Amino acid sequence: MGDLQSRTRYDPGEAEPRIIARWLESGLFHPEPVGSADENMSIAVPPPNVTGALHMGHALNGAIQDTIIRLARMRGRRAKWILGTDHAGIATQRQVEKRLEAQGTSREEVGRERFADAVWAWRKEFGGQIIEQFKRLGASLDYADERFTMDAAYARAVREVFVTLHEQGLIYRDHRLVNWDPGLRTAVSDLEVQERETQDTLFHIAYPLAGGGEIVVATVRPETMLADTAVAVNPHDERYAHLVGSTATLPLVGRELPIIADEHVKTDFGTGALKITPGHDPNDFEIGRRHGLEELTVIGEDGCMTAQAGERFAGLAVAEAQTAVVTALRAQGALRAEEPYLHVVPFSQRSGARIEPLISLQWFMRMEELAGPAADAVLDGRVRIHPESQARRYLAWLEEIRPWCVSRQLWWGHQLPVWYRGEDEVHVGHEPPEGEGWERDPDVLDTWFSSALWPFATLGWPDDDPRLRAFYPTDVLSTARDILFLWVARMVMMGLRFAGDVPFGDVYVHSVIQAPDGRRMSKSLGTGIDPLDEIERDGADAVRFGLLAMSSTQDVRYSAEKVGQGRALATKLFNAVRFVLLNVAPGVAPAPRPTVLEDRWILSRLRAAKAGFVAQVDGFDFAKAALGLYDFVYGELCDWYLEFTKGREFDEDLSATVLHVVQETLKLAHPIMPFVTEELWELVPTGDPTRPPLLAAARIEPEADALADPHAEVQVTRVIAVVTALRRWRDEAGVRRGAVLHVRAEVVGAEGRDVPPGTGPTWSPDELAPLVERLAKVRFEGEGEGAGAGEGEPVATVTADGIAVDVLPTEEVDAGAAERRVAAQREALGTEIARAEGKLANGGFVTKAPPAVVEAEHDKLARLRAELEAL
RNA sequence: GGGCGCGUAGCUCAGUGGGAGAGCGCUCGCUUCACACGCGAGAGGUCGCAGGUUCGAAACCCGCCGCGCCCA
Repeated sequence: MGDLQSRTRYDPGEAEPRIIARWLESGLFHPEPVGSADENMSIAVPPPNVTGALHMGHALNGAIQDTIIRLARMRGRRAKWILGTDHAGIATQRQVEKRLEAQGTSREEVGRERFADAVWAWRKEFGGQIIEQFKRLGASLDYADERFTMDAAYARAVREVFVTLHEQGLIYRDHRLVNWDPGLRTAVSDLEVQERETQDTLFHIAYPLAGGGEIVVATVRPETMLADTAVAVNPHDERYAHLVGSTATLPLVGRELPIIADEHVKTDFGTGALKITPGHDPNDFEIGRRHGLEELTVIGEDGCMTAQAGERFAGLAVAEAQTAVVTALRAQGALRAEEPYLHVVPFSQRSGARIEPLISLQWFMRMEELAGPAADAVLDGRVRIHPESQARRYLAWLEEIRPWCVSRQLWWGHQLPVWYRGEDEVHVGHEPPEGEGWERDPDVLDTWFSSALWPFATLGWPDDDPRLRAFYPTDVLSTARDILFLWVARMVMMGLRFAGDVPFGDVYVHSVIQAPDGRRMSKSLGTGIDPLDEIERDGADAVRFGLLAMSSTQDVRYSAEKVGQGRALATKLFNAVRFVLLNVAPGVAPAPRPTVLEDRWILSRLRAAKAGFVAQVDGFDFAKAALGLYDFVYGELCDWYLEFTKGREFDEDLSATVLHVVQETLKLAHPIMPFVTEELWELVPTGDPTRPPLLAAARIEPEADALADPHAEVQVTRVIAVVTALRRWRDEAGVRRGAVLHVRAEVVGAEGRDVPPGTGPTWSPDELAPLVERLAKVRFEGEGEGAGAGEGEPVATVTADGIAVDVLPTEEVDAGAAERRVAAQREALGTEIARAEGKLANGGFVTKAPPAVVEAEHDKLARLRAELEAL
């Protein structure tokens, strides 16, 4: 890093690539698969889409996981952070389709096989992008063992699970309602559906009753009435109770519809009567299955009306059919009302098309028997979800679980291991069946099917792989909130069923980073902030620190200031080390060798900072861990301790102590800010020939309990209060910066009260006075110590924390300003005294508050009164 | 409609029963022998509103207002 003398700034852009290279060469991130999962530590990264680029969510989650895994490694555990990418069925297929289109061809034209080749070629060319971006973040993933959900070994695991679940009757083929994307002509998962508010029209339609009269239903989709098979009312709705069991006639079609009672129907929506279309509405589908209704389909996979819609409407697009149906109803006089209606409508995230719920022959997974054990794992604490409130969402989802449509009409993905011959013969297996005339199912599995196997399929399952023994179950899963069910719950199910244990012990659901204005961060809104731009500008350490520091609650706004705080901290660490190295005696090894109060103080504070940091990371409180680190480095180490050392001779004891504090601070900061700390590490001299050359491989141990020193903490806190008060007084009294004031100090606050030894106000000239002298530019005069510049009556008194400091006459003081300052202090003390007196005069307080609190209030009042007296 | 979360300094956020805090911004002063991406000092808040519990409420409870997310 060049000559320390000449540089005052750490340059992340220059240092980071070098440091990444050293880490990767070291092999430190690629642990041997030995030992058991109990003793080892592992995290499976949520696999980013192979098409993806690093966004803020990745960056935050990367910082979180890396902090956890680096700390574990430094605590001596064999730690593996499992790396890989997801084949991302639809997203990847779309990318490659666009590329083909740009080349003037299409998926259909090149055919399935050549299309697959094109995808693999695309992946080879662009698929590594996000992995390289993780490196820039400093993420200590196991880059030597990268997995891809479409690799042959992974595909075998997928087939194994599919075949086994089919044998066990949990995977089956059925006609059910799915989210159909008419644009892409495939079923899509719930995750790929986005609900948007849409302005529609609510039509009220009269259905004639068999016994005369009519029943009016309300719908935004009149065109689906052609597939109605019932009218439903709420069983408690007295208006319609007498009609349940009779029939109504479907206008335009003439079909007789049973009138049924179902709890789902809301009495206050529309007229309280609901047309039931099991073939084209998810709720109606459920009602239909409950009541055994017929399921008719009038809309086809192309988004146009089918022959079953009747000659008048067949072939029309849905929107045209709606107009035609409304016109026909109006002509019949069956239309009772039309009103504007704002509601949420599902759209395909992939194509933008409005989702058409369709009944389709698909492969499904029965979820009920899988959901029970997955819920139990959370209920009995084998899987702990943080923050806890998220566990309720997880459990709620499992309770309402529905069959999972696992087939997709795509070309990119795990093709179903299913073959058909004729109408009736079905073969499910690893290999194609013997004999002639079999055809393989063209569909592929939902990408989440393979993602659900991630924590064990990446480790070599179903083979008896040493990696599986060494690293499964993993320790922590850190992930975004929106895939808690779609992914996390399914991993728990599959882990329990196939790998014999839960896939992870802790699930951490991290914050969502919003745009600075509070909107969602998204490319399409133009609100996205590219973490790589931020890394480019401020360095990876700064971005990591900033993201962690801002991630306190479930939704937080992106704060460039927090990143700036991280950058400042990196620079601060650099300069603190620079200061220490320019001062310490040569050839001294780091070791705690305190000789004076402030040494004992910083060692005590270091010990607390380390313990706090580790506890906060273990408790998934990364914001506190990051800000606590900042507070220690700035507020204790640099602002006070290093300043205290400036008047001292750097003998061997002091040098050893300072080096120890710096060395341990670098370790402490490393999990969050790995680059700058690694850069500085090799500069700190070591007396230990076995010390690892890389900080990333160093051991972090708790500081010895013997270093805890409450006495030193109380005394230095007092020094800080006195120094701050004197600096303020100097400033307001117009004292020149360089002038040395002559002062006298006395303890004023401890009379007549018993306080624990070492905690009450003391004023030891040997211990405290030198510190105040150095930092407040004053000189303490002993009582009666001969003539000098500071003789005579004090011109002012400054009080703080039970200490009164008399300022002796000097030409530097602006007497008027000094007097105003004292008056202000008197007033402030008066206010506080009045408040304390008020409290103690309150009988309720004295009798009901805990004695310790009352006692403390007495102490405070005594001290304040003494300080006021001294003024 | 149901669930969850949020409302504290100009901005972004800590603080969850006993003296209102941080970072950034702002004002003033400093080329102090680590750091001007710095140092020192300062100003700035009826803790969303209204009630209740309590000796004591920013914190706990109820209601209201505003904002966000999820589910239907």
